[in-house]
This record gives sequence, C-alpha cells and structure tokens, in this order.
Amino acid sequence: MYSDGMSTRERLIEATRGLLWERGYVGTSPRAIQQLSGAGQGSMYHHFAGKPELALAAVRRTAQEMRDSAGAVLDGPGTPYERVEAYLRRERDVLRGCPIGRLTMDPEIVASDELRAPVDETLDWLRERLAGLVEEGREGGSFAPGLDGEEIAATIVATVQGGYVLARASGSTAAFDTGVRGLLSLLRASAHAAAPANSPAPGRPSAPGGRAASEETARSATAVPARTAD
Amino acid sequence: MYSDGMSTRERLIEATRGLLWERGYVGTSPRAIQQLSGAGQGSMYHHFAGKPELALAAVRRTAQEMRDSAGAVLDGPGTPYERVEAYLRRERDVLRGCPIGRLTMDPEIVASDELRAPVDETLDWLRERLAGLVEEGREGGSFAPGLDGEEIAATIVATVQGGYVLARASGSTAAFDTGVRGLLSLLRASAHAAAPANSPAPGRPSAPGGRAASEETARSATAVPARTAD
DNA sequence: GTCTATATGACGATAGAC
DNA sequence: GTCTATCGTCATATAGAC
Repeated sequence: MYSDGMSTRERLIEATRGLLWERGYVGTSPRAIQQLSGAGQGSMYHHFAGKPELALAAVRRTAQEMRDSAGAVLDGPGTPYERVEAYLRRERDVLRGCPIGRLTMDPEIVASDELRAPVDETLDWLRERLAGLVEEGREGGSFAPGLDGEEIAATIVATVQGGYVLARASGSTAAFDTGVRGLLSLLRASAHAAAPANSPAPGRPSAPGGRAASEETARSATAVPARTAD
Repeated sequence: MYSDGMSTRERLIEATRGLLWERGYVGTSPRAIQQLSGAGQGSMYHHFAGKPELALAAVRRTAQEMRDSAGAVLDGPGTPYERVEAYLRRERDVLRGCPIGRLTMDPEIVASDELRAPVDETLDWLRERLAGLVEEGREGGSFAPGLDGEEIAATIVATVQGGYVLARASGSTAAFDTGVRGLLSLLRASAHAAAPANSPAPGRPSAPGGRAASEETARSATAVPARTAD
C-alpha cells in the first residue's frame, strides 16, 4: 500500500512498476495494482484505458530511471575502463533482477511493439554508451586495440543480464559477482594482449610468457548508491 | 494440438514444456495445457496432482534435454577453446529464449524450491563443465593462465543468457551474436596477453605493441544440429 | 475524481458418469 | 483412463452513484 502525498494516478503507476518488476506483465493483475496502490476499482480505468496503457506508463518511467542512474555511473570519474568497472560493480538488487530486462521474457511485452519499444530503446542506449566508452578507452590503452566497441558493449550488457539469471536460479548473488569478475579479468587481460584481439585463434603454440610491470593497482571507483538495477 | 502415438500423459508433458517455454509458469494455464495436449479437462488431474506437479515433470525433462545437447557440444572434438566456441556458436532458437533460463524470471518458480531446483542444477552443471574446459585449456595455452575457470564459466553462461534478453528486446538475433563475438574476441585476446589476467588494472601507460603470427584461423567446429536452446 | 456494484469469461480444481 | 459437468475464485473491464 503506497503512502499518501501522491496522486492516485501516481500511486497506480508506482504500484504497477513494483508489480511488473516482481511478477512481470502476465503475472500482474489490475486487482493487485488497485490493492497495492490503494485505489478503488474504477479509479484505474478513469486514469488509464486499461492494463496495457498503465503498464506502458510504468515501463517508460522505469526505463527513464534506469538511464538516469546508469548514465550517472558511465559519466562518472575515471578512465573508460574504470567507468565500465564502476558500472559492472555498482549496487544492484541482484535477486530482484533487472526491471527492464526481465520484461523481455514476458510474451505479451514482446508481442506488443509499443510495450517492447522502451525496453529495446533502453538496452540499446546502454549498449551505445558502453560502446563509446570502449572506443574511447582503446585510444588510451585502457582497452585492447583489436576490440570492437559494439561487440564488447553487447558482451557487457549480456553478462549483467545473464548474471541476474544465474543469481535468481541459485538464489544467491554470488553467481552474478563471479560472472562480473570473469568479464573484468578478460577485459584487463586483453588490454595487455600481445596480439590484436580479432584474428588469431588461440592454439597450443601460444606460450604466453613475460610478466609486465603492474603500475597502479587502482581499486577503481566506489559503488554508486543507486538501488535501481539493470 | 499434439499428434497421437503419444500417451495422454506424454502429450500433457510436451504441451506444458512448450507453454512454459513460450509463456512461463504464471502465463501457462491448465486450460491451455489441456487444449494444446488434446486431453479432456479431468485427464490432467488424473495424471498429475495439479499444475505445479505437471510443470515439475516438464521442467525436469527440458533440463535433461538441455544437459544432453549441451554436453554433446562440450564433449565434442577440438581444443578446449574450440569447444567453448562451438558451444557459444551452436544453433539456438534465440528469439524464443532459453527454456530453462527464462524460468528464473518467473516469481512462482523462484518461490518454489522444488521447481527452482532443476533450473539451478542445470545451470550449475553447465558452469562446472565450462569451468573444467577453461582449466583444461589453460594448460595447453588455449586460455590465459591468469583466468579463473569458474569466473570465466559464469561469464560465458551469463553472456548466453543475457544474449537472449538483448535479442528478444530488439526482436532480432543480431544482438545475441554480437555479444558472443565480443566474448570470443576477449577470450582470444586474453590468450595472447603478456601479463596475467588477474592483477594489473589497465591504465594509460600500457601501450600494447607487437603483432603475433596468426597461425591457423581455424573456423572452429560446425554448428551442432540441436534446436534446443540454453 | 473516487467509489461501489456488477458482468463475463478465464483460472485451477473436483465430482462423478462412462 | 477419459470424458463432461460443475464449483468457487480471480482477471479485466464497465456502469453509474456520489
């Protein structure tokens, strides 16, 4: 039950946001929305034409919040690598999953171009931002020169989204963190690669040898307080 | 409507498997199962105590099929890296998503230890198999010595699971493939890394230089015909 | 704008005839 | 084992009083 100080319309949207995050679109009933928002039966239909329209308002707001909070980290201080690391390590409600990404598993969201649009646009925006950071970091040696920005960006976003899957399957946040550490270790290792990342398939006769000087074991940016996940 | 030659019990399980894949647990009704399976109303309750028990049978079978088909690729020919690549590139129903992974977004699956167990065990099995391959590949120079098997395995599985999210959000398989290519480029690059993958944070003064000899641009194993996704 | 009352069909399950 | 009939509840939405 949402507190007062908010209009009925606002409470309906906020209740719907929470239910969509927790139960998805098919698992969210108008009745549950009405009860959680504290609105009477008919009120929902006064402000919105029906469940799809209310869900659209809720999804759009969640998408905007996600862009705002992720943007704050990606625009933060540090080298491109450090900002990618800050994004990967930022505080998340891991076991609740991503309020945007989880909608892609909902048949009725995917079936509706209108409902899918904000989901698609948000994840696309995130990939473009990360791709830009990777491209920028290649110039400074923060990322390997052979890496493709869009490919790495897709890998980063996918690792996060898949990390939620692993965490929820196991009932523990550990798997999410493990996957993120693996990705970070690959990003670090590739920056020190002797060969471009795009062509040579690694076979037996590779024999990685020397040990480069570790210069500043920068412990990267501290986690941003945002509680919203993605 | 499933064809004959199958017992009613079989048709119920198969229908449930399809519906769980497409619509999840909360989006799958006994009525839809009965209609798709061609069974009468009461038949479902003759063979199973209710929706949860039938779903459990369906999920267990899907989990077993996924282990079988993934295992065939992971046990296939080639170096450890090539087998990981074959796994990442194997044929998938990308836009349908992973029939196991998608269940983690279902509140009633996650809330039930019994229903979540086969999901957890399957993804855990997959991670362990991949971790073993990475460890094995480190010996042969197929993977960088500094990489942690369990971490990379979690990254691989997460990239696949997150790739489904990106693909379904955009309505195209392209994003899945892009993420996989990014991960493969990182795995290849790290194998040529001059420094161990675990410690040094990449900063500006890194200057990756030389270009190693590409030896065999092995186009890796051909895709396995399995249509099941994961 | 907000509420109560109500409607139609779907959901999840049971009873019992064949 | 399979089917039809039925049950109580919930999902989604409308009507209309206040």
